[in-house]
Amino acid sequence: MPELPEVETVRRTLAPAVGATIASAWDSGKPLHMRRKPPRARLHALVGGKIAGLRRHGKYLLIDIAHRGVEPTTLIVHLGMTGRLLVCPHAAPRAPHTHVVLGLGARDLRFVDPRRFGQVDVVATAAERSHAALAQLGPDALVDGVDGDALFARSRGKEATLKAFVLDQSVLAGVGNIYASEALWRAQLRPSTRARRLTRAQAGQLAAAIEEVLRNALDHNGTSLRDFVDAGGAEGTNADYLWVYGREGEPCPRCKTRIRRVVHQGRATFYCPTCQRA
DNA sequence: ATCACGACCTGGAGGC
DNA sequence: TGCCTCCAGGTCGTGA
Repeated sequence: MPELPEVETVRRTLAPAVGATIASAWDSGKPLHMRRKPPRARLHALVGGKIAGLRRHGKYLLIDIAHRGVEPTTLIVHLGMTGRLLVCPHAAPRAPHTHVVLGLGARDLRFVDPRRFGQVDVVATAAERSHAALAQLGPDALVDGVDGDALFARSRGKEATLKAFVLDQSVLAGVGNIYASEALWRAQLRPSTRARRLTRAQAGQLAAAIEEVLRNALDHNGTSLRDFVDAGGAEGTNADYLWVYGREGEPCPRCKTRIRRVVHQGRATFYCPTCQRA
């Protein structure tokens, strides 16, 4: 579910929680991503701390915790496919698949994730760059922008398809399966084309397309196909504005050819066979 | 080293 | 109604 625009939407809607003091910590004990359980001891060590800021890198949300007399700490959250980060009343019943709850007085910050592909970890802020999840991430597509020349350089010699290239978080952090199809359609590039075939000019078009697609999605508070909601539980409206994703058989918005669906590396890819020629 | 694939999970949708 | 299969916004370890 959550790609960069969705995670950024969560970050923005979480803003009212900044300044709140963590009064309690709870976790389900159930394993999440890579069968790793939430770090119970480190979550409990957050109690007494204050939410000092909210950052994001790619699809990772970084919640900074300030704690008097303790080095600054960061709660790292990845929503996986079905994860939600919700602010709700402390008294609200706990939804099924709730895995982490930080009590903030009258409210709770809750991590809910049915498929348990999400991640929750706690690290010293000073050491976050060496955290396994963050160490390999490329520049953030929104904060750092997308540099066509950098994309061109990274694509040299690559046999991987453009679809895989755009999804590679070490090249660029934030693009997922929906926006990969959308950006390649926008740039009129075929998903199955080898990355090494990209020209410098095409790399520039791809960079611009990625930025446009992500910004548009963010303007609509993200794409809610099934699970995605913001921190207040509201869905995004970007699903109404998708050009090709999920639109197999529908006319291409540019040339009216029927949109095709193929599977690359086990993931659905949507494209127009007529106007995505390169 | 690079690349494609399967595994990790649950739930919803659709066919029978 | 129930059961079955297929599908899903991500990431990682494996083996070719």
